[in-house]
Amino acid sequence: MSVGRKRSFDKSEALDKAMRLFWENGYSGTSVSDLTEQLGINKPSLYAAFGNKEKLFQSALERYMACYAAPLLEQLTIDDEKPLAQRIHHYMNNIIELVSDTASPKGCLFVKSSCEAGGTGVPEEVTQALQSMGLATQQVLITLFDKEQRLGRLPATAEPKVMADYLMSVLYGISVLARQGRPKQELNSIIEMTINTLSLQLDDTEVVPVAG
Amino acid sequence: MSVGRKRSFDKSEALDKAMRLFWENGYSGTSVSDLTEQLGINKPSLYAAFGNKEKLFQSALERYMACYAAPLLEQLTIDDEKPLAQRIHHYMNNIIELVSDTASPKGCLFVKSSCEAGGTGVPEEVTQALQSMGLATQQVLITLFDKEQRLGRLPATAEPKVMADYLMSVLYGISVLARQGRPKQELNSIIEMTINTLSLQLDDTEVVPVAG
DNA sequence: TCAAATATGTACCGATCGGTACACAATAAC
DNA sequence: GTTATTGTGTACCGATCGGTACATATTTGA
Repeated sequence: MSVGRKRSFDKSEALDKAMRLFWENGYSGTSVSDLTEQLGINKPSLYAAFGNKEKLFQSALERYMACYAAPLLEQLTIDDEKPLAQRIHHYMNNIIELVSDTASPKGCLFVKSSCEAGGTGVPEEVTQALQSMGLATQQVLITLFDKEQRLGRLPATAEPKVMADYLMSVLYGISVLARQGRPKQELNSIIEMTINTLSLQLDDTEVVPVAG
Repeated sequence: MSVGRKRSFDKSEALDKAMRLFWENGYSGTSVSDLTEQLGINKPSLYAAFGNKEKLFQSALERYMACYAAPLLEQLTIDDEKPLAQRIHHYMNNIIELVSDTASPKGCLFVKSSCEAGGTGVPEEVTQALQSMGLATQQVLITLFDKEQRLGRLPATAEPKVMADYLMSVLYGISVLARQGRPKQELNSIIEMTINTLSLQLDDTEVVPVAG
C-alpha cells in the first residue's frame, strides 16, 4: 500500500462532477470555488489531486470523450454486419440522446469547448488538445467510410473525407440546437434527411443529381 | 443640439470593436478591462455609453445579427427569381465566407454564444435573447420553405420545419468546424451534400445543377 | 514508538473582476 | 458670464479570481 493519509473522496466521482460543471458553465464560466463547492472538497485537495484548473479541465474533457463520445463512435465502427446507413442512423440517435439527456447538461462538452476555445479565455494547450480530438474523430470516420468503400459498399466516386466532414457538421449542429433547448423530437427529424444524403452515396440506383 | 460635452470616440466603431472581442473570447472570456483597453476609452465612458458589460454584449450581439447574419438571410428570402437550390447554395457559401474570414474571428458569434449560454457564466437575459434569435431565424427559414411549397416549387410531402432545422444544423456545424480552424475549402465541400439532400425535396426526377 | 509521507482545513496571497465616486473638462442655452 | 448638462480621467470599491503556506490529521513502514 501507499504511505500517507488516505484520500477522503472518490477521485473518479469528483472528476465526474467537475466534468458536469464544465459542461454546464464552460471553462471561463466555472471557477475553482464553484468546483470545490460542488465537489465537496477543499482547494488544496483539488490542487493535489488534479494539478490546477487547466489540468482538471483537460482530465474532465478526456473523461467525457472516453465515457461518452468514444463508445458511440466505437459502436459505429465495430458493428459492421449491419448496413452502414442503419449504423449511422443508430449512431446519430445515440448522439441526440446524449446531447438532449435531461440528466446531463444540454449539448456536447466537446462542441461547447471548441467554440469557447481559440481566444484568450482558454489556455493554448486546451485549444490544441481540442483540435487534436476533432481531427482524431474525423480520421475515425474517414477510415470507416474508406473501409466501406474498399468493401464495395460505397461507390468509387464517394469521397470518405467529404462524407466524414458532412456527418460531423450535422452532428455538431445538432449539439448546438440541443444546447439552445430544442426538444429531442425535433432533432430526430434531422436524422432522416442526413441519412438520405448518405444513402445517395450508399446506393447507385437512387437518383443522384450531378452538376452539369 | 444636445447639451454637454461631446463624446470623444465613435460609438459605432467602439461597438464594432467590442463585438469582435466577444466574438474572439466569449462573454466570460472578455473582461471590462479588455474592452476599455481595446476600445481606447475609460471605464466610466464605457458604462455611460453602453450601460454595463451585459448590455454591451447584447448590443454587440444585435449588431452582429443585423450586420452579418440578417443581410445574408434577407438575400436568401428576397431574391426569389432564382431556383431555391441555387439561392441556398449561395447562402451557404456566404456563411462559410463569414465564419472563415481571416479578417474576423473564426466561427459565428451567435453559435459561440449559444454554446456558452445556459450556465451561470452568462446572464439569464442573454440566454433568452439568444434563444429568441435562434427561433426567429428558424421561423424565417420555415416561412421561406412554406412559401416555396405554396408556389409549387416543393413537393406537398416536403416538411418546411424539418428542412429549416436540417439547414440550420448543417450551418451551425460548419460554424463549429470553422472555429476549430478547418480551411474554407473543406467546408465548401459540405455544401454539395447538403444541396443534394434539399434537392431531393425540390425535385424528384430532374437533375438540379449545382454551380459554385 | 517513531519517522516519513500524504491529505485536510484554515487562512491567506497578489491580481483581477465588474462597477462607481468624484473632481474636472467641455459644450449649449440663457 | 452663468448655469445646467454631459463626457473624461483618476482613483478607488468590495468581491472574486486562481493558487498556496502552513499547521494538523492520518496512514504506512521501520
